[in-house]
Amino acid sequence: MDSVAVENYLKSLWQLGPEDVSTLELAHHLDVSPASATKMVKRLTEKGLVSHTPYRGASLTLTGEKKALSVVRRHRLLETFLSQTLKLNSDQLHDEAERLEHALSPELESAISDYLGNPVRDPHGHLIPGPNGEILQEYDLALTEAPRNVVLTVTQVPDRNSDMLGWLRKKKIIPGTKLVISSEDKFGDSLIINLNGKDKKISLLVAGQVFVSVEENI
Amino acid sequence: MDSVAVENYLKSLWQLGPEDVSTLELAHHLDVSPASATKMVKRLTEKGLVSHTPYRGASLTLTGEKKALSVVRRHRLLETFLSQTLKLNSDQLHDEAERLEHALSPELESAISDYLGNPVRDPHGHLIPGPNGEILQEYDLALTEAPRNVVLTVTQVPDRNSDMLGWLRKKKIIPGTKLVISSEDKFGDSLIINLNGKDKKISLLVAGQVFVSVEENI
DNA sequence: TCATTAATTTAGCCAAGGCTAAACTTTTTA
DNA sequence: TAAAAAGTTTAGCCTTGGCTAAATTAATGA
Repeated sequence: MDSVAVENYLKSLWQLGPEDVSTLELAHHLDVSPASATKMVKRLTEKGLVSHTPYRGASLTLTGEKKALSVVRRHRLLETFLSQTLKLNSDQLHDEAERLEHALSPELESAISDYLGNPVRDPHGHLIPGPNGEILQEYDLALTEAPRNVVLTVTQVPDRNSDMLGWLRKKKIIPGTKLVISSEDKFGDSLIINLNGKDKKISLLVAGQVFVSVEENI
Repeated sequence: MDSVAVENYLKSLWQLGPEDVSTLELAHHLDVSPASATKMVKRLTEKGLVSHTPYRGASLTLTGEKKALSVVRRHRLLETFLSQTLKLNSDQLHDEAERLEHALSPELESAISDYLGNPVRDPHGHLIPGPNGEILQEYDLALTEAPRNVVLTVTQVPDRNSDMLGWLRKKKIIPGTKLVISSEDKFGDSLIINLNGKDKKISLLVAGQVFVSVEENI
């Protein structure tokens, strides 16, 4: 079994990847010193989980990615499970899953998945990797990249920035919401979207964090 | 926050106490070497959680007991929660709770407790300590100590010996079962109990692990 | 009671995963 | 294209929580 620290490094590399992740970025993400990150990256490289080019950055090997996806799976299953049983708010949900994900046995993981009907998306709309690390092809696009004047379905909202989440929730932009991008703001720093017949403005900063799909069913 | 190791030492001392626990017993219970146990006991003593007389044994201070009860509360709430949502068997239940108990935040603990209606007993009939370490006075008696020819309600069965648990379950001796002790076996090594009109024999070894109450409601 | 045995503690080692300070690359900028 | 700045790595230290081997204390039995 991998330690909590190892699992967190792998998860961070996955979240920040798939390109090479710099030591500084990794260290910031995990809230450790760059020296600690270097040391751990070296250890993970020796274990065959990470490939590291000194002074260039690190990325996951196939083995490392599989382990990272297992952590992500556990995290997203837990978020789904906790949101369906207890009624926690999004902020809490993420923090609790962050702690519990490292203490979830394969048996409990699969019991939870069965209980939930083996879901493919968590409450934020994020895809849940399969038990062997299979991840469905992600056809979602950032709102900034999506086609105009087409009905889009919101599939993902950010799960870490709770200010933004609250703002989005107030505007009723949650996974499942149908909307259309009608135009760009003249200054180019925001989009005008139409939602239930009402026009709303959304900054490019936020729009880059909201993912949508053109498919019918999510 | 206390580490997983510290929480486990406190929990073990509580389970093996309240009298002084020998280093050897503690070490066996935690599956570590006696030397490791000595070292940790010294650390806990410095932290004011344990009081230790060298060569005599160790026991929890009031502060230590409070922390131990917090671990026990989390464990029992988790067992209750997991058994009510997912349908796990008793063996699994215990193991999973053992892992997760250390990763449960106060917020999630209280959310789970609320969800369950702030229960007082877990599925084994064990009392769940309150959020501040209050534990209801234990009026339960071991079956070996209980009065004869009186209707008793089973309140607790062992949670760690799954062989015994299986045997008890087959005999329908589970929390909530009503029974009467009708007599002792002539050789004094077992009890004859009457359950639903049927006489059954139960060894003193097992009877000492089954707790009953004379109250009506558990 | 005194020697043997059993339990406990001490001493010293190790790995993981942090840290800071110093050294070394790479990138940027004058 | 050098010098300064920024990023990375190395060196060396610390704490936690294990371990074994050796020393010490307590308990037992002849």
